[in-house]
Amino acid sequence: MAPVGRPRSDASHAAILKATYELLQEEGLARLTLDKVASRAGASRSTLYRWWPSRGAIAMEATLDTINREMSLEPKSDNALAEYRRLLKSVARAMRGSTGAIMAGILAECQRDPETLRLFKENLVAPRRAEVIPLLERGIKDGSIRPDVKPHTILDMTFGAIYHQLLLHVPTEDAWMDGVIDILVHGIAGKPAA
Amino acid sequence: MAPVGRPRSDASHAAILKATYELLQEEGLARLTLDKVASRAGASRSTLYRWWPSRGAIAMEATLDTINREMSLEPKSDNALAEYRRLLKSVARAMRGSTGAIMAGILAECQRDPETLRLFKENLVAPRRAEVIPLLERGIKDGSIRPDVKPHTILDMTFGAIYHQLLLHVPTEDAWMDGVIDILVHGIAGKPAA
DNA sequence: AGAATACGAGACATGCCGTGCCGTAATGTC
DNA sequence: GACATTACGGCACGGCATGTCTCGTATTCT
Repeated sequence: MAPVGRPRSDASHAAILKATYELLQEEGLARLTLDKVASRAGASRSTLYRWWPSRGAIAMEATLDTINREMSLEPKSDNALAEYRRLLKSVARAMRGSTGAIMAGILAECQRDPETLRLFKENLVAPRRAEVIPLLERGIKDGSIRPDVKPHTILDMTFGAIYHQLLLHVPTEDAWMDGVIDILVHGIAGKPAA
Repeated sequence: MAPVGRPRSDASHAAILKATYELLQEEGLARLTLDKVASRAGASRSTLYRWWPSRGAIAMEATLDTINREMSLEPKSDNALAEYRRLLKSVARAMRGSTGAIMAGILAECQRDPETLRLFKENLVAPRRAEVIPLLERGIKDGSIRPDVKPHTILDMTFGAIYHQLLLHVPTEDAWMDGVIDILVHGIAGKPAA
């Protein structure tokens, strides 16, 4: 079952992702062209087309590691609300840098390419939600979150608020995020919120 | 002070906006080209470039009337929270049709053209907020809304949630919107919410 | 009549896309 | 060691949309 023929070049693969990420930081997804990526990576456009179906797919793969790392959540407490607070502030902070601009670019690309939207949901939205939903469900079980709110709706509102700032090019500052968290926590708390 | 020379053709102007709106409904902003607009309107591309700086500007002008009409709010009650509920459901309903898709397209266009973003904020975001902010401030004054929440943050969360669904191509259904409203109202209510 | 401005039509260069073809390189199989 | 197979970089092509320009013509005011 050994694959036959010349194997895929890891060097080229890595160089392409690196070049893509650099260009995304410098000019954003809107101004990214496969030509620029190829020439900076020392690759050829043929190679890009061989492995990725679209510009969005390359940008996604080049950014996924960074985004997933910056948005990671390591639960430290059993208190669902407190933990959720922590997650949101961490996300807001991550979105303040160039990562936020890249995210906005990806969201825009999703509107012109259904495949990119699919990849986005699959590789970014879904895993992130899968990570947080159990936390919220735990909160519902222990009574710290009202039982009649749907975890997914909470997340729609959370990421919605953040996307809103990203798309309108308003920085997600700490004070603003505090206000959002405040409303959310009051809105979902099962008992008089702390 | 009478303007000299041939006056601008109202017929052509109207035809262009009509053609643009039709094409937006049919294919969305992403697939809109000035060529298609011009040929359907029986105009020439020169005329488009003469009067509008960008594709986003044309799309904006062609859609503004419709969007503003569908999102209009006529206060019927003094109860700020009840009135806010009404507004949100009306917006969610409007965003369910082709208007929602057009909005998503405009948001995407804003990411590649700063001028379109400026127009969007100026002609859509600002007036809509100016319409609602007084309502929320009245609610704060009469105690139905907590005094320590900022009206603008409420709106960030509201439109954020809606944008979120639009961008991810999830319909803004009534049941979902009810859940959002529920959390929001609980989150901002000054006294035990109804 | 003449100046000024708008209009439709079309030409042009530019940039990016998506695809295909070439010669070459790197791996496995016989 | 020859051979098939696959990947690679380079290049060229056609297609499409952009933005700018020029042209002849139309409509208005002075």
